[in-house]
Amino acid sequence: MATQPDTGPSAEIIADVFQRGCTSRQVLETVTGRWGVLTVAGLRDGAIRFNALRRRIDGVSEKMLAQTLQALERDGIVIREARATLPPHVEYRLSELGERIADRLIGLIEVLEDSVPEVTSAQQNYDARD
Amino acid sequence: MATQPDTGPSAEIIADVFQRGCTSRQVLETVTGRWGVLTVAGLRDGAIRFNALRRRIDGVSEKMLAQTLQALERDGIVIREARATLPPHVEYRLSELGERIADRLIGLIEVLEDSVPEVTSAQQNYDARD
DNA sequence: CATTGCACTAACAAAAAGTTAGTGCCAACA
DNA sequence: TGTTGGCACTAACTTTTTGTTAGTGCAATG
Repeated sequence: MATQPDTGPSAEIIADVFQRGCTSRQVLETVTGRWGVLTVAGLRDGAIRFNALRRRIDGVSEKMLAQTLQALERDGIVIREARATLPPHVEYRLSELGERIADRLIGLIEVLEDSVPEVTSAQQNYDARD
Repeated sequence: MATQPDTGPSAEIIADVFQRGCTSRQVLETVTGRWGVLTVAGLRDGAIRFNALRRRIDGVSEKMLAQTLQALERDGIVIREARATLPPHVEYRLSELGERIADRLIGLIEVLEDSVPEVTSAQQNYDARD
């Protein structure tokens, strides 16, 4: 996925997720981190509040959700909007980049959900062999 | 991502990555685990031997690569072919399911690689604000 | 002889995730 | 009145996962 520089006046920046130091590697690690995919996918239907998102994603803790949203916000994938109220009122939504990423993640999720019978069968074969 | 059962004679199995116990959640965790995405993407161009794949993915250890390939093989995403030789000769390639998954991952990777300037800018803004 | 390549695994250390408790305000309920 | 729940986080500590290092036995090379 490395892009080659143009020989023209505006050279493209080379980005390559396979390279450890590349920013695209870091963003990949944020998006595919422990709760990244489900968090981005959970924002797919529009702005949502913190605890609603948490209830949407079975198994995530407040701590891990907060941490994940922070990292996604820092990378420009998620936008956080807070009101000066008590109790707090915070909404999260996807940026334009976040929407592009979410499209790809939904595609992946659909493939995985459709593949459950194949996977279950494969796991049984693998476990029976070892 | 939950699919509703048909009312017809062949009901669909409900799969939902947002549910902790669902097999699709487990596969998602395998594919998007620490080295899962890069491993599947590294297999995209066809069968490859262990150390060639390791050299392809900057930063992965033999241990983590072996562990990742094992998990992917168990889920039916990767096929491992070993010859009875010394030194060992082992090749890995994607299954049909693995190919479908790789297509989606390549799409994600392309979005992320193209987004490096936006991300860099967003990170600087975020860090300057805090 | 030592080194390299092959594809892993065992033992231990470091890093990340998970669990629990806490913050202060308001509203609802017993 | 006191208690509970809701809100959106964070601190302190525990558990799990990842990373580092050493090891396996054979053949080829310098």
